[in-house]
Amino acid sequence: MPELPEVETLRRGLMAIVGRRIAAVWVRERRLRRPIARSFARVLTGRLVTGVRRRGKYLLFDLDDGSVWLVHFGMSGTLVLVPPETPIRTHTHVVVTLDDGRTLRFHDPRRFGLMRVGAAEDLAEIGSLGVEPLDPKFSPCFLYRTARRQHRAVKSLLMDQRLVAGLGNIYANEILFAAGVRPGRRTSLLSRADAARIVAATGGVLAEAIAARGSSISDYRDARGEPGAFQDVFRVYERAGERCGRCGGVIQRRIIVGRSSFYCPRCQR
DNA sequence: CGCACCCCCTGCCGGC
DNA sequence: TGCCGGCAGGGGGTGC
Repeated sequence: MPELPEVETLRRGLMAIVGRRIAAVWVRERRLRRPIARSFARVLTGRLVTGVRRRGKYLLFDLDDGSVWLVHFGMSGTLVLVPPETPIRTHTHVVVTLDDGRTLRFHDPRRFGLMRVGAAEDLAEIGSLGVEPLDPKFSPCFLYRTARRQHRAVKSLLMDQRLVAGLGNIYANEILFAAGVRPGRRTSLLSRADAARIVAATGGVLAEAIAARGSSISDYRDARGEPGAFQDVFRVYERAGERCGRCGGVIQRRIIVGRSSFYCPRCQR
């Protein structure tokens, strides 16, 4: 679930814990995508949170000893900041208590999430990530050159975290609709104008999604437990069979590189 | 090299 | 009502 706009919304909400010290860590279930290390609670306890950053779909808490607490949310992960008396839920896997009494709860029914603490330079997950889609480095020129070197569906390029970090299935579909490019278009056939439209659409869609505090289909909630609102303005995602708001064509659903893809065959080429 | 297909796991929804 | 298949914001592996 959480793609860039959702993780960015969480980051902004969790900036509220900067300056707080971690008083206690309770790991209720260590079997996530990779098991939480046995040392996790020990190395996190007592640390001061000095910053909250995002890289791609990862949330990073900077700690006072220079290490980093890294969280990935998989499909169904959430991290809420709640009072200590808040009841534990079925899939609450980690409870972090701060020195002001508030608690951070990591909740993840499907357990595809990930968390660990390490030295910044040892976090391999981060080292292999590509450019940030909202960074000027994600330019029409960069996208055009990257695309022309490859022969694959453009949607799979946008979702390839080693090239561009933070886009998932919802936003790749929405961006390609906004850009008027079909998700299955071969990257080798992309024009400079297509690349420019995709980069512009990326900035526009992500900015709009962040302003709407992300998308909540079923699981996603922000740090206060509130859903986002961007799902109400999806143009194509989960809208197969409906009319395209731009041209009136009928939105199609098709599997591309293993993921549901939604597009208007009339105004996306 | 790109993609199809498998896995991880739980929940929900529609069909029967 | 209940069971079953299909599907879901992610990622990683294998093999063609």
